[in-house]
Amino acid sequence: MAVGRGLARRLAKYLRCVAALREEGLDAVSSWMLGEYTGVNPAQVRRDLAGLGIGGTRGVGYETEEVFGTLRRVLGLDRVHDVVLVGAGRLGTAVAGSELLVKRGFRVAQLFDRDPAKIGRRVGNLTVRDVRELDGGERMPEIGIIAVPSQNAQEVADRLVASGVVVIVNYTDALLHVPAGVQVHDVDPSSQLMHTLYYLTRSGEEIPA
Amino acid sequence: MAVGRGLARRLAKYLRCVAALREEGLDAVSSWMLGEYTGVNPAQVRRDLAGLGIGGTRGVGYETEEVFGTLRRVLGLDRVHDVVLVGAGRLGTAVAGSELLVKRGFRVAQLFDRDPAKIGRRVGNLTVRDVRELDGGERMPEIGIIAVPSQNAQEVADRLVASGVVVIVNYTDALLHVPAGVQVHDVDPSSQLMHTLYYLTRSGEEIPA
DNA sequence: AACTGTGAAGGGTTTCACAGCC
DNA sequence: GGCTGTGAAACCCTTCACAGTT
Repeated sequence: MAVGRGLARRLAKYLRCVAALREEGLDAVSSWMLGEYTGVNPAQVRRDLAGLGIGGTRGVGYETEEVFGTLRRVLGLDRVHDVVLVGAGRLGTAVAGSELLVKRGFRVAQLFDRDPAKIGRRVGNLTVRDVRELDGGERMPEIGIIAVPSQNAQEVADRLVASGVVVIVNYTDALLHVPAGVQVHDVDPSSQLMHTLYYLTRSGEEIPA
Repeated sequence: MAVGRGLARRLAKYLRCVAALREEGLDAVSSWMLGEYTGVNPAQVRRDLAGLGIGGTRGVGYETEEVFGTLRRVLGLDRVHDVVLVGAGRLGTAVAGSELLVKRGFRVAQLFDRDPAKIGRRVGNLTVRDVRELDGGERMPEIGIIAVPSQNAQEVADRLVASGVVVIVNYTDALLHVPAGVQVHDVDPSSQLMHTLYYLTRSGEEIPA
């Protein structure tokens, strides 16, 4: 099955949606409802679920519990994934202290910074280490988060890649250059807003979902 | 021209790339180079630029200055855009104090929180206001950023929408339900990582760009 | 030699529409 | 009546390939 990229993003949305509905006690969910909340066409929802082997009951919908469980397993969220975080400034500590990552099964296992004043300090239950120790000599998580000033982002990315990271969440506005096989997710607000403006300045037009 | 959504994202990438090359003093840039740095196929780059009316010179490439200027204009970055930020916690203040937004022409014009201990305080050159004043009675920016605890996110989103916001950058993991016409960008790290895991757990497979 | 501009092919995704089932 | 499951069509996007230009 040549898995499209859009699918993975949709699955994540379904999961968030079904997780919320599950907490509300619903034990059946329809493709229409999932579509409504996630902005996906109901037919597409059915296709996606069928593709995962999740079958529904006609006239009723899908079993909430089954959808939830299968999505978690398929997305790999039934295990804990370690994450290495670089940058112990305001943003970095906000991320490190956030419950969001923990809720989804991510654990910040390492915290680095270059500032000697920060190295050795404790943030939560982590000790800030010198970023120069991030050199590939040590077994590291596959996931890295960059929360440093933009001008140091590429250098940090290089170190992360060298130490085995294959997924980078980039909080800076630097355009990172990484080898093929390494994924970068840009999450700085200006990146998000930039391509949104494109539609804002053309207000009135339909926005593709 | 029925504008695809992928295009807007690519344009933002081209701009970041060409901005960097411009600062290095290059006055011509090829589709190959733009593609290399942004991970886009060169043919696609040429298509995109041609679609914007940017013509290149065969054998040479595109004029850096023209590409830069046109992209900025098309993306609406030649004007300053006001932003309303809700949440004055660690994350909120990190965002408010960030240079990233300013660099791209965004200005945090309003800062709200619900915590009485924070209301009235100054963050940078902003005064934290009571989130209850965010009720649509006042002319507000079209762009909002949510940096509050997840459980309050939907309520804040409702207030933002009521006050005229049409683009929301959501730092929480809540799945926001908004009227058609309002765009939500989820930037919490777990959202980004969730669909990435899908590929991580299938490591070795090709990842669609 | 280098690079643009574009017809044409290819692939994947989204949507419609409706038969089948509860 | 409500909803799933799926052929089939439409659509969009992407990529190849190459003629054309400097």
